[in-house]
Amino acid sequence: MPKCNTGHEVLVVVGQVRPVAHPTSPALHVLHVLLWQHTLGPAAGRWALPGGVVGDDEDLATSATRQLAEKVDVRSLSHLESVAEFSDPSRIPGRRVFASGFLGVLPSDADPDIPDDTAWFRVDDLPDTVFDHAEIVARARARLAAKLSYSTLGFALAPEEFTLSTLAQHYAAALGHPVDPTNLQRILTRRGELVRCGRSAPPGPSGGRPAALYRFAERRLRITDQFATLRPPVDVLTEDRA
Amino acid sequence: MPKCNTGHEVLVVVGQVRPVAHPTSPALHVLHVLLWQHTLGPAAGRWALPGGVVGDDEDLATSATRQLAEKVDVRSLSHLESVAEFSDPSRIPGRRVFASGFLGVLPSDADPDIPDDTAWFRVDDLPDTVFDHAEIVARARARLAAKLSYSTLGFALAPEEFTLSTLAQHYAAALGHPVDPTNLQRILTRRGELVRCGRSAPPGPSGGRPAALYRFAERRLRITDQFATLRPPVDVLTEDRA
DNA sequence: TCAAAAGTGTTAACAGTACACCCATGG
DNA sequence: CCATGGGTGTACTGTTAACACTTTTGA
Repeated sequence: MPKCNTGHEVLVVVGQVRPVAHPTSPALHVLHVLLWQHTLGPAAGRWALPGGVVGDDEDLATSATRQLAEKVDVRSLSHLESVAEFSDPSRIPGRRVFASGFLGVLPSDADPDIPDDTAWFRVDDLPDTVFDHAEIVARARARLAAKLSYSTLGFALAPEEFTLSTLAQHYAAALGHPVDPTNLQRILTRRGELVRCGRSAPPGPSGGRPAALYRFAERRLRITDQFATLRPPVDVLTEDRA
Repeated sequence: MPKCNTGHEVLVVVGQVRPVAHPTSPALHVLHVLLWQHTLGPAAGRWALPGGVVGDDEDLATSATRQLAEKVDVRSLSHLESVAEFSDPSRIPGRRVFASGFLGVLPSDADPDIPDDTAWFRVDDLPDTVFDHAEIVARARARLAAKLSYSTLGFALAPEEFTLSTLAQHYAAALGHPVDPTNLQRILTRRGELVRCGRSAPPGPSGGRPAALYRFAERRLRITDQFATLRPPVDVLTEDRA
């Protein structure tokens, strides 16, 4: 293989809503990001996104999936999408490397066995990161928040079955602002995303009405609100559906 | 320079709303795309997007701008943005080449001197194109249409000064469905995008009230409708603004 | 005075936030 | 029977598509 003066890597922002132990924290659920720590070289001690060089015979998404499985043992992504390309010629020292930033999402009930040199960090409280990785996290986070609003992406955050309050907490953790469970229910029901399981979750230690369990009708990404305005006339829409 | 087994190119979908001569066509304005024709090799006769290999010391957007200027003499883009990365290892024959697909927009009054081997094509009636270029056009077109709905991107299509009916025709050409000038005016005015020039356009040959001329308050991309739903509560929004 | 084109105003539907109120359960 | 939390219903606001109506021009 000839030596190359440029390379191409993928870097994945793996996001997961995780409970926070500390009881003084206002939010019980917080969006976390998976990072690993450099132990050698000039960046020793600093943290980086999982990823690596793209293989010759794989596309970017395939490479991202493979490297997450190999390097941090993450195999249960509910969503993976490309966010942006980072192409500044001097983004890292040494030879020129393009980076494809991806957003990966884990449902909150997934619990991968991550290696010793990796850890989960609250997205609002990242450690010292390497190169442009903090910017990549910011871009991925913005994408996640935006897409929750106009697509069915919520399924990727949630476990198989959930109560509406926990789902609202998941949305709140990802969006960064409170979400009213009442209104969330109306929106998701109107879109046909929610299905009642029939069963209920046991109430908390201090009593309270048991919460009904729901699941997503379909664990697949769909754009539900494509147009903020200037929507096509209804007759055009119905034509398209035919 | 060592020989590489992979490369990285940019490909730009240059979009422009252009008048259509044929009088039987229902729309007077149609979205067009700039393509150039291969004359040599196995792809001779087929059409391709402008672009080329990214230089060692330029980022992707810089490279796109440079190559449009050098190769098709397009220097008056009103907008340029990255759309997607095309990374299928076999997307083109021969060595592996990543392609960054860009959307470029020309205002309808720009009239670049394009070379002999390039031509404008209606976006709904493309000729035989090379490799995955048709898919890149489709992705860029979808991006343009979506972004018109929730941002100020309309300025990129329009000339410096315009009447509301021509502006509505520009939007209609890019969106692919009719746009009511009345409602367009309300929306853009509420967003503070429109400014009256004071002057009027001369009426057509068959008379009619002369149309007022408008311009955009600001020729800069801004997201105006970020949330389709699940917007943050008002107190959070005002906090952010402070 | 008429046709054509632009601009104004109105209406009805709808979506979304906020919030009050009722219900089910454990202690 | 009371506290705790879940669920339901409603009021209010803002936005938009659709369309009728008025205004201004040339012939």
